[in-house]
Amino acid sequence: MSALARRGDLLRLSTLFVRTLREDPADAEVASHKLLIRAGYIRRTAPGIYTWLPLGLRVLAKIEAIVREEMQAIGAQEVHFPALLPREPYEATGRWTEYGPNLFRLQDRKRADYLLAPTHEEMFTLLVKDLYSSYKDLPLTLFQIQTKYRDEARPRAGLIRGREFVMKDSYSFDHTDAGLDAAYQRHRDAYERIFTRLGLEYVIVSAMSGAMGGSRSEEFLSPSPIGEDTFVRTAGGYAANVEAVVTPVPDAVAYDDAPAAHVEPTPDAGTIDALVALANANHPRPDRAWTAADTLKNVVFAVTQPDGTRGLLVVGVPGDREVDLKRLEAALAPAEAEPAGDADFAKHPELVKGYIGPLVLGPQGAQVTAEDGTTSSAIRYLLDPRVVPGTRWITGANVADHHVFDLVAGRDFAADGTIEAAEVRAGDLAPDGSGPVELARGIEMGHIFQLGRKYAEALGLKVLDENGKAVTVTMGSYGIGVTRALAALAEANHDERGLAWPAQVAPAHVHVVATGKGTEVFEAAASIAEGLVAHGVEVVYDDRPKVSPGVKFADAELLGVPLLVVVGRGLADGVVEVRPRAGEAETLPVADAVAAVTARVEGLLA
RNA sequence: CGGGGUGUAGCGCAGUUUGGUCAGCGCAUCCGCUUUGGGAGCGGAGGGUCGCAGGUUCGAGUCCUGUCACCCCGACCA
Repeated sequence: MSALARRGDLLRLSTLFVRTLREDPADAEVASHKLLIRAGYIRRTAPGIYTWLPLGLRVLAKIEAIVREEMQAIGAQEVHFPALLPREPYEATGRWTEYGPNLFRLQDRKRADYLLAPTHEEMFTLLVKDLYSSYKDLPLTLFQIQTKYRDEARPRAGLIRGREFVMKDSYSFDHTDAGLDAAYQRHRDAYERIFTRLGLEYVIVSAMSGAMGGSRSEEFLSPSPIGEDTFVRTAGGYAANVEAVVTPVPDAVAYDDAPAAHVEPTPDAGTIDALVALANANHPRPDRAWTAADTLKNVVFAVTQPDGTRGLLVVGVPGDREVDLKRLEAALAPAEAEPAGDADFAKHPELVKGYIGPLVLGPQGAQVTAEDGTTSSAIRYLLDPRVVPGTRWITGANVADHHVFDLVAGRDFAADGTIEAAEVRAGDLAPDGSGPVELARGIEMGHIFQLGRKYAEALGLKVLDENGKAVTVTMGSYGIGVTRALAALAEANHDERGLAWPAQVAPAHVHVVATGKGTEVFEAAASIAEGLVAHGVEVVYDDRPKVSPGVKFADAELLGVPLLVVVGRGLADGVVEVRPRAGEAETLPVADAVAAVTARVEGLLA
C-alpha cells in the first residue's frame, strides 16, 4: 500500500505565505534556529515563544501524526486538557509552590488563581479518579499532544528550549507493579519506533527520576554538540545521563601496614595544587610522587530542603576531581544545593577554609538530637564512592596551614554515607564493566519514567482490587518534546545551504522549479506539479515568474524538500532533472517524470 | 540570579569616541525596461518619533541621569 494520500497538496511559491531571508537573524546561534527562521518556518513572537508559519506547521503536523499513530498502536487513547488550569489541583500536590518561578501564573477577573500548565500529571490523575474505580478498568493509558508553558529563566536556541512548546505526554495507570513495568516497556518500544520513523538518531540513556520519585527512568537523546544534556556511553553498550552515572566501587584496601595519621605543617596550601607541590617538597613518598588523587577534598554546600530548612553538607571527593553541582543536586533531589557562603562558614568556626578535614565532620563531628530522639551529624558528611575503607589520604587538619597525612578511611574516619557528586570524566569505567566511558552531548527529546504512586497518593486515586480493597494506582509518565524533536531534526539534517528534511517529516515531498523564460517551461512544470499532486505527492512549486534561477535553487535548498525537480533548459531535449536535496542530478524524459518521481517519493517514504 | 553584550526601516548593519548636510548602506518591498541554469542590471519609489522617559544645549542616535527590552555564557527542564 502506498504511503501517499489520494491527492497531494500543491504549494505555489508565488502565493505561499513565506518569505525567505538571505541573512541569518542576529539573535540566533544554532543552525536549527537560524535556518527555521531564514526558511520561513517560524517567527519569533516573544522570548522563547514562536509563531508557526505554513511550512513549519506542516512539519509539526507530520511529527505529531507519527507520534499519535504510535501511541494509538500501543493502545493509548487521546484526550485533550486545557492549557489554562485552576490552581487547586496543583495546590493539592504541592506543585503550585514547588514549581516556583517557572510556572506561568495568572488571575481571572475574580482574582482566582490560574496557571498555564507546564505538565499535566494532576489533571490526568484526577480525570481517571473521576471516572474509574475498579481494577477491572485497568490497565489504562491516556495521552495528549498539548502546548505547555514554562517560564524558563533562560530560553535558548530557538525551539530547543522555549517557554511555549508542544509536548506529547502520556500516563499509564495500573494497579500492580508488573503492570507498570509492562506499560513502561510498551512506551519504550513505541518511542524507539517513533524516533526511527522520524529518521532521527537517538541514544537511550538511564536517567535520574529525581524529584518525581520514580524508580526506573530513561531519556531519549539526539546526539548533538548543541545539546543541553551531557551523557556517557561505552563501546560495550552502557549509556547514562551524567547525573545518573554510578561510580564503580573499588575493593577495600588492607591497611594493617599503614602508618598512623600524622599532622604536618603545610603553610599556604589552601589549594590542592599548592598542597601537592608542598607534600612532594617536604614529605616525599618513597615509591612515587604525590598527586591530586592522593588528597581528599572536602567541599561545603548549603542544602535547602523543599520545606525550606537549610543545613550544611560537606562532600568529600578525591582532590583531582571537582564536585559536579548538577550531579550533586540530582543526588540530593528534591533538595537544592549551592556552594556555602561566608555566612555559613561564620556559623561553623570548626570549618577552616582550605583546611577542612573529616575529623570535624559527620560521625566525627558534633551530633544533634532531633525531637524524636534520633541523632544526626551537625554537619552531614558524604563521601565519593571511591573513598573505600583502607584508602589513605592527605586532607585538611581543620587548623589553618596544617594537613593530616595517612588518614585512613574506615580506620580514622567514617562518613554519613556516600554520594554520586564527583564529576564524570572521559575514561572513567562504566559500572556494568563495559569499559571506559566517553562523554557526549545530546538534545533530550523524550523521557519515560515510572512515576509510581506519588500523584495517585497525593490526589487519592485508588481502585478496588479483587478483594474489594482500595489500592493506590501506580502510574508511569512519558513525554516527547514535539517542537524540540522538530528542532533536533533540523539540527541533524542541514548543511551550509539550508535544511534537508527526511521525507517523512518534510513540508512537501518534491520541490518543482521552473527556470528559463517563455511560457513552455512554466506550462511543463505546472503540468508535472499537478500530475504529482494527482498521484498523492505533496509539491512545492516555484512558479514565481520573474525570479532568477539562482534565487530559486537557493530557496529550494534552504527549504529542504527532499527531491528537487528542475524544468528548464533540458525541456528543449524533452528531459527534466531530478535530484535529491543532497545528491547528484539525473535526467528523465518529460513524459516519464510524474511516474518516476512518484516512485522515488514512495521509495523515500517506505 | 551572577557575568558579558546589544537596542537606528521588515531583516542585517554603519553612524555615537570628537554634539551641527547624520537619517545612511546592503538585502527585502513597489513601478518601468532589460535579464533568465546558481542569490541579475539600469532607472525610479515607499518605509525609521534612532528602545522609552527626563535632563544639558541655540542645537542630541551622538553628552548626562533614570528606566525598559532583548541576546549570549553559567545554576533548572520535553
